[in-house]
Amino acid sequence: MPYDPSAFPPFAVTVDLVVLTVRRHALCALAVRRGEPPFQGRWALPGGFVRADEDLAQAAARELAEETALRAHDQTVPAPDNGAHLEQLATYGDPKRDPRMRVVSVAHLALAPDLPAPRAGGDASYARWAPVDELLQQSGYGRDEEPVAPLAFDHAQILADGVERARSKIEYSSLATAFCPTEFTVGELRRVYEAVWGVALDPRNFHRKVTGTPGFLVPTGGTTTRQGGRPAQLFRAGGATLLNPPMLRPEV
Amino acid sequence: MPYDPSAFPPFAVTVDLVVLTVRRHALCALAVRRGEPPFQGRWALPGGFVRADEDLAQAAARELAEETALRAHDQTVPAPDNGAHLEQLATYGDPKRDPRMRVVSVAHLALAPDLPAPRAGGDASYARWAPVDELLQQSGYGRDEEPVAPLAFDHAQILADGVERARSKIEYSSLATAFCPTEFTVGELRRVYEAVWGVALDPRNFHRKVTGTPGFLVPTGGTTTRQGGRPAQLFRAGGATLLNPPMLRPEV
DNA sequence: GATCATAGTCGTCTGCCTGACGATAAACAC
DNA sequence: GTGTTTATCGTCAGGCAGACGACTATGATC
Repeated sequence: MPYDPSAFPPFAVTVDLVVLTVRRHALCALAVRRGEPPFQGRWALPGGFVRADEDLAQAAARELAEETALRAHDQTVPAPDNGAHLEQLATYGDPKRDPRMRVVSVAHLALAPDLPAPRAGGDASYARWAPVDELLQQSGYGRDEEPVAPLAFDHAQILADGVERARSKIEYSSLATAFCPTEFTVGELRRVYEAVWGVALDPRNFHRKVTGTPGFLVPTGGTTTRQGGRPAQLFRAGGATLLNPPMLRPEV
Repeated sequence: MPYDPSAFPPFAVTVDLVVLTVRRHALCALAVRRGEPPFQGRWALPGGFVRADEDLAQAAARELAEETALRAHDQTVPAPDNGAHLEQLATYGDPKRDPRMRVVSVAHLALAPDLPAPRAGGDASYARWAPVDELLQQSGYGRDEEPVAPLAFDHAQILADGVERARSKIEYSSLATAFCPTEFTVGELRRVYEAVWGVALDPRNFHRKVTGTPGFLVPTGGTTTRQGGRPAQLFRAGGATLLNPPMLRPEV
């Protein structure tokens, strides 16, 4: 395998982002509208070329910042500030995935707390948070009866892979806290699990489980009633990243 | 982000392989000796350029076949024949990971049963199975007091990531059977877990666990005494790919 | 052939975790 | 105050895992 520079075909390398958050009890992803062919006018995942002097993680963090003003937080560590969790997802390199040329895309997965409207590059209709169910139902209809075209390129596959990664990873890691603000209640954390998994969880058993797992949650001392009802204790994410024993996702 | 062909830097894209097997109670990886600079004479992971018309998985399967004469089996499905399990691992793209040019490597993980000596491209000392402990201890000494140089490029990191993936994945999937021949005994499967995790497992509890998990193992009816002692039942991998509940890796 | 070593297989028991609840507490809306 | 909502504490039964005893069936050794 000689590394003769003339012996290998040139590739374009991009990063694409699956940015997930939980809004109004639904798992949502960031989507941008394509302004040019191919797939002009269709929704796609945010992304862009990796620069010549840039690491893959740097490129993903840069794209994330450009789209959301989120500081990317280095992977594997739960975000202590309001930075998002960012980790590499998978790489997609089908020769025909981009009709114009050979593009290999290194997809990354970002998990963020609920944010204000996405910041667009000056264009209001450029980017939006869309429920993943809506983005993934091919040619289906969204909540307001508007027809939804499939995502551009192979982005539906990438999004599905990212969602599946998030679903399984909150089972055995403390990553669900990345969907929450710095301080949160047990109920808010439970609603994250319910939104991501799409199931209802028993509040009493959930409370016992998460408060009984050492290192998962640390109480801040404060309370809040922002959810209504009895005031709830506020917690911050503890240092533990791996949950042992894991949270159990209920039956299919 | 226009796709102007002059606007993106060209990359070389390679696949590198972490090929794991279990030999003599030790987890081993396939290593090849580099015949040219950089890192000439050092051990490295097998790999090569992705061709212009080739998918990433195809490239990985081709490289695997060239190095080991293993038919690659498509990912997520446990190999029913003697093909190896193959799945994408992660992508490594540090700008300085190859001193000559910008190379992005899509690493793949392959799990194979114990094989005869690796097939080299005519050169006997070209490739070998090496215990991962030996390959990963930087500048350490191998079993026979021979000094071991670190792997070339960032291959130590890639190998470590692959080993960690294998360690965690046999917990909740039936992937450990990919290390076994088509027919195997419960004891042989247990020794796979022991080698990969580096721990001792109770044979009685292990037997109860794996035979009690529906879809994991199907008896073939035959028995064997190739391990000595009382004849053991032979099994084949069942259809189940996900183990629920998972195998529990003992405490650190 | 008796004995031993080696592996495999079946049971038992105990502790822990989970799921399924009941019950109580503390806020807000009327 | 009454009702509603959410949070939090308890209780109980079933299931699974770890620890370990007991028995079986082969080959090796004397």
